Amino acid sequence: MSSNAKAPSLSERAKGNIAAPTPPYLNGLNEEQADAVLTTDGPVLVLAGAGTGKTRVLTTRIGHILATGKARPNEILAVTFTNKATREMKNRIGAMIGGMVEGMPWLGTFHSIGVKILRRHAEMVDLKSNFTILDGDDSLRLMKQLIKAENIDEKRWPPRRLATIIDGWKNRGLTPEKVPSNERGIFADGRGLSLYAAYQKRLKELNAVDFGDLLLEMNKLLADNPDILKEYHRRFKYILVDEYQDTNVAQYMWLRLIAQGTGNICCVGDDDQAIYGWRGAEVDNILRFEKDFPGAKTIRLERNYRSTGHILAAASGLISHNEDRLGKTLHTEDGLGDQVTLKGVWDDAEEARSIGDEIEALQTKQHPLNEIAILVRASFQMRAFEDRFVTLGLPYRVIGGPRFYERLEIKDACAYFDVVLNPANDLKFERIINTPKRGLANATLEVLHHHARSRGISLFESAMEIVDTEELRPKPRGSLRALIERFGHWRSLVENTPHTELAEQILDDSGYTQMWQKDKSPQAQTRLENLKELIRYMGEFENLAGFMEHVSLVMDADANNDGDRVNLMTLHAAKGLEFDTVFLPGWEEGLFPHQRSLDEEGKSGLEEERRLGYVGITRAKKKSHISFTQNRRIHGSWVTQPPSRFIDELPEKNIEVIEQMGNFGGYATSRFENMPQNYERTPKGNANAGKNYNRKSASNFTKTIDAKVIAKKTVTTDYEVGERIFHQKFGYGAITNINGDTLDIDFEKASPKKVKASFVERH
DNA sequence: TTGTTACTATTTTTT
DNA sequence: ATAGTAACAA
Repeated sequence: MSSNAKAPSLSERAKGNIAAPTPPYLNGLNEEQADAVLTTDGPVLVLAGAGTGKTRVLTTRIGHILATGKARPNEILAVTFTNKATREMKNRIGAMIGGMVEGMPWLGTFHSIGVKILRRHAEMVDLKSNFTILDGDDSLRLMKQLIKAENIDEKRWPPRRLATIIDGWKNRGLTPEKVPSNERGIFADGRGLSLYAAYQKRLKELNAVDFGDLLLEMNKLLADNPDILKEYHRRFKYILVDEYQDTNVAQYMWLRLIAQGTGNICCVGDDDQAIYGWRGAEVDNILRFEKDFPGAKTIRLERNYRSTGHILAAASGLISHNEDRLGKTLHTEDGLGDQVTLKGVWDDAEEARSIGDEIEALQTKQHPLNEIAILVRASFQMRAFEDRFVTLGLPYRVIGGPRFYERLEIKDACAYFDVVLNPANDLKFERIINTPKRGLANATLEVLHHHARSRGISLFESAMEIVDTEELRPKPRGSLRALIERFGHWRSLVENTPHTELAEQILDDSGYTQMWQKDKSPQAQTRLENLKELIRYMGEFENLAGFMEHVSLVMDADANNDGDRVNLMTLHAAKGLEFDTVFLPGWEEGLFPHQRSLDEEGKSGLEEERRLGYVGITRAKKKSHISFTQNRRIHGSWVTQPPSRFIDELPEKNIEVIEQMGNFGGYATSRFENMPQNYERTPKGNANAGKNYNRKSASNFTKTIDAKVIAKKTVTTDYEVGERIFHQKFGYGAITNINGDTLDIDFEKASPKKVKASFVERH
């Protein structure tokens, strides 16, 4: 520019060198991305389509703020939606900045950040700072108790439903007083609201919060205490929000409160990927952004770096059928690549077989399995694939399946730890008071409850009192006393015993470990291993309390998942991930779009389903395979359903239809194995037909859901038909049939039964 | 009090 | 088909 006119001075020339070089972290960003990174101040909304480098922008932005010294790591609030996303961010920032990540204490999910803040000011919202966090299970149990106490028929008014209703209210930021009058009549003839109030009261008594409260109480805290709010305004110089389209009203209110400080808030999201409406997410938040944050700058990222042309076009074509969207036009500079394939098959087994074959073919072509994903609408669809992969010996992992900490044994163990740390935790105490069996069942519990309620004390305290009275019969009384004493003992060890050691001792002492050791069921072994894993994982934390904090919110240790494996997950779990090859099975009316979303949400439900399809297709970098079945088993009976309406919404030129022999895909090849099933579809014949079929195709592997166990010890039974065996309970008998580890046995002194192989001995 | 059996309702997605 | 619950027997 002007410096060309006259010769620059030495200092100017040298200065040029300072100003000019772009920081290395900006390299490779396109114009919009760079804009999103560099516009640090004021409200910014980044509309980032699928595969446009959203996470990269977010992390680079943080890196930029840190590198330029605009804020220190602990002055940045970065909120994500899932733990997975948090981890990913930490890793990426770590790679960019190097190590500093631990210094970013305010990078986390809404919930984990909520806990952190609430612990500091617990007393302001009527809690003690060691409050416990209830998971869905706990809160459901609590609601059940309340419903029972009100003498409401559990059958007619299932606790589940109440849980959903209350959760919905909480998601919308509604405390009991704020629930609009037209919704008060809901549940059990208008008692829903009072149950909600009772539930909240009970939570306070228990010094506990549920997930929803983490947001709700948070808002109460900040709204009612301007000085505290100011403190956080000062603290957070920059706010970043990931997956903004998934925020619900409560989260939105919270963000708005906090952002009133500096106003430096940057939200990244994609309205076309809003798939959590059922959970209270409000796409509206993204639409309202410019209104609520005046002077907001909106930046659109529309260049897709992930998928090839056909895939992107197919996805765009599909999503264009939605009416409620901000509208983005994604483009790619990659080639067209391959078309999206479309295939119809006979039933779900055939679908699994077909996809399994295809994956095997890919495998021989050196396609890494890690780069292959199967994305299903509902988790029950996974079973067919798991079955098939086990037979093929194809390694796979389930992402987002039952989480580690949701397993029975883990929850039981944690309940023990919880009660040791906090005897007033009634729900946990109740959970384990009779696990393992100690003769302390309903009757005893009833007495305890009664006493606790009348005296206004916790179950544990009332147990201590009752043990010294005549109220219980000697047997349970002794048993209860022993339990209490043991808890006292453990509690005395908390201070000076290494926590992993203590944990082990608790599990052994209580007889919990023994309970599983005695258990002969095939899962018992895995359970024990999980417990070991739990203790091992615990070692990574400083103390028991620190560990427990993580368990409730953050923990998902997936063991045994390394190596090259096919990924199996729901469409919801797939958001944010990408794979070379993606299979999208089950595109049928009723399943996808899901019937329920149509029934309950009408058009907006349908649009959300369509976005789910969009998310699915755009996960693929190179290949997308859509398939649908003609027949599917739902609620145990066979249903024939038409292909998904979404299929015909796909642009024809981007789709390659896979034709097969016969007039319906896959029929010719699958007929042989499926015929019997079809012929014997009478109500009672059905069960047997299914079994026969299974035996034929699946020879000697079990059909248990816990396929991971099987994968390890492939064949568990080496019994033979006709062999004579002994069973602890039923005595001697002969094997008439074998199905995996389930044996059909004709007992000499009892009626024929199906028995797990682990329960019998050779004779 | 525990264990068994019979029955019923339930099947989306999750922090 | 399955899980979870309620009713019943030992």
